[in-house]
Amino acid sequence: MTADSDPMVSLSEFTYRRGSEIYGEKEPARYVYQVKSGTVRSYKLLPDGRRQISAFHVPGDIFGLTNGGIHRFTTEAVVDTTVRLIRQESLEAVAGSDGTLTRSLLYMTTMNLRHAEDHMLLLGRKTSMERVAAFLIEMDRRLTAAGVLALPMTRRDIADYLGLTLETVSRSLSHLRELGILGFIDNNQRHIVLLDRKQLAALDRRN
Amino acid sequence: MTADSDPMVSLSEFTYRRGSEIYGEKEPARYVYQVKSGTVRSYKLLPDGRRQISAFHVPGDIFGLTNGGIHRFTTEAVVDTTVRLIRQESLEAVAGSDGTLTRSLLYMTTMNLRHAEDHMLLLGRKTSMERVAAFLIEMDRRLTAAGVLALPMTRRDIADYLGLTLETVSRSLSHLRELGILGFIDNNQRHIVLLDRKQLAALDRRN
DNA sequence: CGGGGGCTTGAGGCCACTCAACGATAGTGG
DNA sequence: CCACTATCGTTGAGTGGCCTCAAGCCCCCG
Repeated sequence: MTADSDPMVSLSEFTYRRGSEIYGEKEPARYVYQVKSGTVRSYKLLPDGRRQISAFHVPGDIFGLTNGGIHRFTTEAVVDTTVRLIRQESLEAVAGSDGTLTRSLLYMTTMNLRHAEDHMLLLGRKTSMERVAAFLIEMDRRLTAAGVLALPMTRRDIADYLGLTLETVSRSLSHLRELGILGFIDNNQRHIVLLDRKQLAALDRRN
Repeated sequence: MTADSDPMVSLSEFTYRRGSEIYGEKEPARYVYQVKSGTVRSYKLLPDGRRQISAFHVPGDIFGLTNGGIHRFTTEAVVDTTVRLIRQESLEAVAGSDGTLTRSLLYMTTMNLRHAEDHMLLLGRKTSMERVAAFLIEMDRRLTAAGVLALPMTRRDIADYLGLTLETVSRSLSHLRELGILGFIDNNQRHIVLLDRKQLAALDRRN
């Protein structure tokens, strides 16, 4: 499911600095994006500032698809991030003549929906330990290199993804370290070694 | 399991009794359904029985779309419910030759995704009062007739939809009644009058 | 009429939150 | 190169919102 397989669509690149906004909620959706390097967070805000991050997008991921013109999330670069982008219109033009593209849009939307469905279960019914364990397993699957899980996001980002506070996330990670299930690398608290994936999976009660 | 009728025609009807299962999670998806009358709940379970209801389907709603063959939820009739059903295969056959159908599948999937995204914000970040207010507003929009909100589901169903306990839902409703924002009809605690939709909307902090 | 499911309400407990202090690190400007 | 500051993370103490456990009522239904 790569966006660059079609020579008819024009691709360009753009780099966003850490913390900068890529697009805002309710903005018209001009582009569809694919992360080339870096990480993106996608979130909604309540009027008083409470934030729910719905997803992190890592290299290879496509985001910004709306099928209807208006973005439903704000997205920001978690770290310096380079994206490929394509005009939404040119996608629609191709979709009009080619059912294959529409079907791959359907496939991608379905994948997003599956993730959201699983995340609803996590947010509605899991304990803090189960949430953090599920998060580590997800990130391990999606971005581990060389046996080390190098998290690009802060504890606050993790908390807002998991529906917790940053303190609770920190305490859960400390507890997992005390249990010997994970370890930190050097003094960088975002570099994590998963010492016992079996036990970690057992702490999450599903998948 | 009463679903083992074998309709020879691609479009037929079936009635499920209150509480009976329509299909189970991880079952192959044979049919797509549309609610003709009644209400359906769609949920996931954790191994220890914790339940997260992702959606209620009311008359007119289509459910059971998977775009991949395996159901991701269990669905049950909340009350006696009649559904129309169509073989998934016949959909796929038509989708192969007609891009219009694929696009309407994409549209429906996108609607489901939007609902899930909004629900993640509710589950991750809203208070119990905000959740219950949001629930009443949603149900008012989707199934109110004659000024009375006739809820088909139990307090436990509502709780499992909102990520709360049934006691918390009950207390929240009682509190809303004390505030004069809603009232019960007769002695039926599932028939609710929304006396002040403005105040109700204000208690939910979004939409 | 008895049984069971559904709803409400109260009392108490606990898990996650709030508030706070502190250390470590990275970025900035003199 | 060194303060200086801001950001990030951890940890502790105490609180509180929601959960747990329990009792009781009502209604439906067999």
